[in-house]
Amino acid sequence: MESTEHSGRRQTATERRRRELLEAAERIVLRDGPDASMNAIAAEAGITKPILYRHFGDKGGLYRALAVRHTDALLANLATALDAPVLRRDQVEATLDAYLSAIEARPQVYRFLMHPSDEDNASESGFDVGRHSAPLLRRLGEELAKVITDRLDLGPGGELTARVWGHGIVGMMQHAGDWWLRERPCSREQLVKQLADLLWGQLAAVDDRTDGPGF
Amino acid sequence: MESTEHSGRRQTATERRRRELLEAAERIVLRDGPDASMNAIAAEAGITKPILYRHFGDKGGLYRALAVRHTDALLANLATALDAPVLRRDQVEATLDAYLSAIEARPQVYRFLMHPSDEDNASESGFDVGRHSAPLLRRLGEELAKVITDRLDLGPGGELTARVWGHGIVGMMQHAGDWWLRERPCSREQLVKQLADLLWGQLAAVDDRTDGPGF
DNA sequence: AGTGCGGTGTTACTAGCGGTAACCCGAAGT
DNA sequence: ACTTCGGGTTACCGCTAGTAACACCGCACT
Repeated sequence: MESTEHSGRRQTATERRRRELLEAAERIVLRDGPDASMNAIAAEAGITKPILYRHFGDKGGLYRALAVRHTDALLANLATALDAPVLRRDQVEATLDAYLSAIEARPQVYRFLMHPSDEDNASESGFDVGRHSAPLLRRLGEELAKVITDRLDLGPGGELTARVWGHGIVGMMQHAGDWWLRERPCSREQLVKQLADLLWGQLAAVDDRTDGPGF
Repeated sequence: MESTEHSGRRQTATERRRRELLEAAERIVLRDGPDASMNAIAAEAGITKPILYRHFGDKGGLYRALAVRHTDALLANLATALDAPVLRRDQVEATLDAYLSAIEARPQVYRFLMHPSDEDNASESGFDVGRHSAPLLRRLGEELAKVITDRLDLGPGGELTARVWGHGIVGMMQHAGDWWLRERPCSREQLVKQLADLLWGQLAAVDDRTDGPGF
């Protein structure tokens, strides 16, 4: 039927439009940071609000669409880092570095995803929050849990352990990265090394000051 | 002078009022979750918006006031957990447990502090974000870093290491706790044990599946 | 031909938010 | 008496997310 073929063409057309809109949204997010408004995005795309809402439902929908985009890209990066050799120091460091490189490369997008309504204006901090971070980070955590389950032999109850560790490690990475991005207290390599050390049990290894020697 | 004494009395009076307002705010936050509005808080306190603004400047000020309250309380709890014996398993577990108990006891307040504008409504998620979490978690991270610096002998560059670890551990705790609070996949004790294991280097210890034996 | 229909787009609006200016009133100070 | 001052109010601004209602255009069908 021509109607189906036509609808197929229409489909691709609207999808292309959708992607154009997303690119416009991304541009304005890059510019305005996390407080990008629907009006501004629509203006950037050369249209007006209601079509945005037709395409994405509500602001959450638009956010989610943007988020899955970046989350997918980030997950792909991390996957290549994770799929390299075995789960040894080098691999952990590579994974950490992949994440940190990503957030370092596009801090604005990162802030939008994590802290949707932040502003870096000095003393004035408005303050509403973004909850988008949760889905992204949860996906990361689950993904990491899968890798851990696949790679390590954790014995009985290992799935739970893997999930706890996955989410824990992701949280560690995210929060340390957030802090580092704000204060820039050291180079990325140093940060990666310190975090890997932490994961590698140095906290247990260095031991107490009065109890025993450092190393 | 009576004027100074009077001003002193006034001072305490306004501070008492302030605390009353904060308690009202807390009540409504407990009820309405993270999307508590200034109107609602003012109504709960039996007054109207502008006085709230006279006391706290802007919504951020009110939030900060609430946040320092809970942060102080939480930090006090954690401090007692941290100041017990030495930095050994038991202490780490006690600290983790203290944090998790706190967020378990008052999830609403916790959500307000961390994800200011969340809603657990199923498919519909409105979504603005809150950035308040940052100060709270940053304080926690720095505090933990201090403790680590005090307790452990990290050699040269130890301060940086301690800060990285402090923020990393806080992030791990926070995010794993967030996930756990949502999914409740296990008991608190189990979670604490798994996280302590992770910090204790089990990730390095269990080793790869093809490479070597578990332990 | 013409007639409907799905798509894109607009203007104009609502409801509610954070935040503020202007005013009001009762109690202290001189 | 008269002023000043702090707690309190009404009424507003500007903004946001989100929504009708309407206009237009191209295509298909009869």
